Amino acid sequence: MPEIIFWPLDVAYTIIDGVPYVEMWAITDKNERVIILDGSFRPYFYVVPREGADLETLQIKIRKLNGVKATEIVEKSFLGKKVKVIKVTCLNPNLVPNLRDTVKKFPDVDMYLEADIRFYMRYLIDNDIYPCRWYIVDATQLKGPAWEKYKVDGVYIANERPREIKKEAIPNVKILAFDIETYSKIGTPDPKRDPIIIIAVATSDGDVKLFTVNEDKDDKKIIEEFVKYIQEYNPDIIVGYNSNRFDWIYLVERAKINKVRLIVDRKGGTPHPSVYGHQSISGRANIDLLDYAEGLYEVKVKTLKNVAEYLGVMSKKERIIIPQSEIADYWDDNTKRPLLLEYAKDDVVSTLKIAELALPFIVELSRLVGLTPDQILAASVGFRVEWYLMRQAFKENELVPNRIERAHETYPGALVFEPKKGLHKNVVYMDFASMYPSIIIKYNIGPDTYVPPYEEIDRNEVWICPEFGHRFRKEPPGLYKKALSKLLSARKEIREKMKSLQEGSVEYKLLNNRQLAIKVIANATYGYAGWTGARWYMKPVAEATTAWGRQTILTAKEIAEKLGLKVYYGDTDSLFLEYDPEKIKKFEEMVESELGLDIKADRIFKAIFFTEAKKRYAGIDTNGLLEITGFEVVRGDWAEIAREVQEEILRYILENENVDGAIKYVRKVIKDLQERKIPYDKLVIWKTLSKSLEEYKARAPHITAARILEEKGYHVGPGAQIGFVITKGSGILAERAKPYQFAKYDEVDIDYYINKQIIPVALRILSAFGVTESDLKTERRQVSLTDFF
DNA sequence: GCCTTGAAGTTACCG
DNA sequence: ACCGGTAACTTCAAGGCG
Repeated sequence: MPEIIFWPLDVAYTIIDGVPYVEMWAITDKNERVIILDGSFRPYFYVVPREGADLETLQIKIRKLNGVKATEIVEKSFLGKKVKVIKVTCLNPNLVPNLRDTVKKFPDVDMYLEADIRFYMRYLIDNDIYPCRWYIVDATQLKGPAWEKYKVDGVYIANERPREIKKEAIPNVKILAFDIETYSKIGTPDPKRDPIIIIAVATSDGDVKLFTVNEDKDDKKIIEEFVKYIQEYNPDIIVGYNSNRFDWIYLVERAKINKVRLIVDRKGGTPHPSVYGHQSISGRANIDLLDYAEGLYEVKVKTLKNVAEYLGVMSKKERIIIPQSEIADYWDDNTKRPLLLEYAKDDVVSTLKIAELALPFIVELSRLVGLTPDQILAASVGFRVEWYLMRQAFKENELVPNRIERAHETYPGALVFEPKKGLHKNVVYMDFASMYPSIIIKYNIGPDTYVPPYEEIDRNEVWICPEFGHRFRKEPPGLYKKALSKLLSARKEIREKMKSLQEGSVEYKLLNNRQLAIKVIANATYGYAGWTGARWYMKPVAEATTAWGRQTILTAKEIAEKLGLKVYYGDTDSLFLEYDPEKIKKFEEMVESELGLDIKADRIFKAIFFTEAKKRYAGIDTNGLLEITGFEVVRGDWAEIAREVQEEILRYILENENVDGAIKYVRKVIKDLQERKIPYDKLVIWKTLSKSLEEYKARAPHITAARILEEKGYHVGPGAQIGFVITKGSGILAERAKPYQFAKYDEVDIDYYINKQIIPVALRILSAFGVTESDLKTERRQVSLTDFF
């Protein structure tokens, strides 16, 4: 019988003759696309009996229910306690919700568990199968017309459960990027009104194609062409930018209007909404790269152009930029239409390039967490951590708690020390390696190791946290400890191995993405533990973690002081110390011996600047690299010109201590502003809406701008980034804000930009050197500051 | 009626 | 739909002063 070596890409299930079959869409080592069906698995859930209930009787009673295939009394552990529960196996997945509700009403039943885990995920977890890893299975090919409708090279039925094999390389995936342009004269395009005029596609095999409508703007034809193209190219991965919230929704709607069947999957179906708010396309991975961009916090305004520019796949200079509102005009104008086509092509090509760049990371995250590549980016960080934990729990025979709704609870967090303001020389930045994960591991913190106050226990058997006195069993290791130990040691091992590899080699990059994926999950675990929506949430767990964190950084600070090291600043797990190599070495040793945690020198600053404000500093390191943290420079909600000015000032100060130069520079910018020599784009202020417009109580500039957009027919909801400028006039700012698309440079209130953008960011830095507002605004200097230092 | 002050509302950052 | 700590802005109402 043939053995198939495969790499699962998408997983679902299907019912054949009343039997549920898990459907693994995969790529084989022979570069074939296959479906592996496994009908040997059934859904199940657990029933926790009430205290004193007779398990045998209860089991028999449950077994008699319609739809129950089998019951079994099993020993599991639940939040650290051994429990006997009844495993209820059902005939098929859609019977589970009713059965669990029925059983819940039995007087002897306390609760059910794990009844909300999707059938195909259940299969993956129980068989330790991860998407994007390699497996081998003995399977038989299914022949006949029924299987030929699938867009694959073969459909197989597994004769056994797949086994993982050691194989690393990502198979040769076929990627298709697409992007649509619509003909909309006003506001947000409306699929009921506005046809699609261009569908652009680009593939990883190098094909770029534009499907365009004729003069009648009848998009039926191009949608059909697009569908045909997808079917013929048969991609494994389809990518778009904002495609889950826009392109797919639009296409589905236009297809419906035009009575076109949008068959783009491998099964004869259309895109359909799925668990994490994304669109699912059976047999393929549909990935929205906007979800990837959400993780690129350096990119403030998440347009495709900005992301492409940031990732270096296509610079803004080499591409045509057309405002969304002008697309229809470009289409109508015969001389401009070629530019629009060029624009559409640039968009789809950059989308493809971003996908190629992001894919190795997406694959690593998917194979670590166990969600499919289309789900992994769409799922929020909390759910990614949770799926990782659920996999670990299964391996440890731990039951997964139900998701319950809890009101938000607060608890104290990290310590931030008062910075020593001014410019300092020779400062070392030190931080604890993975502080919260290390603390959780060290003190075995977790909901399953927690000992409640009423429980008596020998104090030698528990770790007791500072401030609150929460107690955690030293043994056995809890779920968090086990999961985090595994993550940290795996990451350490990978980073060790990377040292022996050529930077830039295929293997190096693969391992780098792997360690990054691990880092993301490990770093989010503490946050997960304090999230009231988490299955494994428990307030004392979060409280204890930060309490030990505070103790840790405070102790480290005291050790530094005892050694006579100046402490300039510190936040959560870091300290900025005077750089005295010998004392620093001693400091590292003492911290290690007193706390059992690693603190190490990360970077040495030739000069570093603090104001009185916490969480804000700027320094220049021994490599001449500028580091700017917290200041307006790194904030997306200041005009670009203000950010640029502040960065330049910091350069003057940190590189040459040139206060006079900085002052002259600011005056020059103010003059340029007054002469309107500064590009309009640099005056735009961006803010993100956090809720729908009706929910706002306050008046504020960005809200006004958003309301104007809404009036003009744009849909602006939570998450929308609003770009606005402040115009001249007499009222409050909120009355003078206008969306940047609808304001003229002439109307812009230059005084606002000088007084409320440039001056404040400049003084934030320069006032530490005695510079005043009038120094920046007038040509006269009251006192020379050259000798300030 | 004008000016100051502080609270409330809001956003985006740090680690 | 991951945490708390923090800076900073705009608006607005209350309080002080005359």
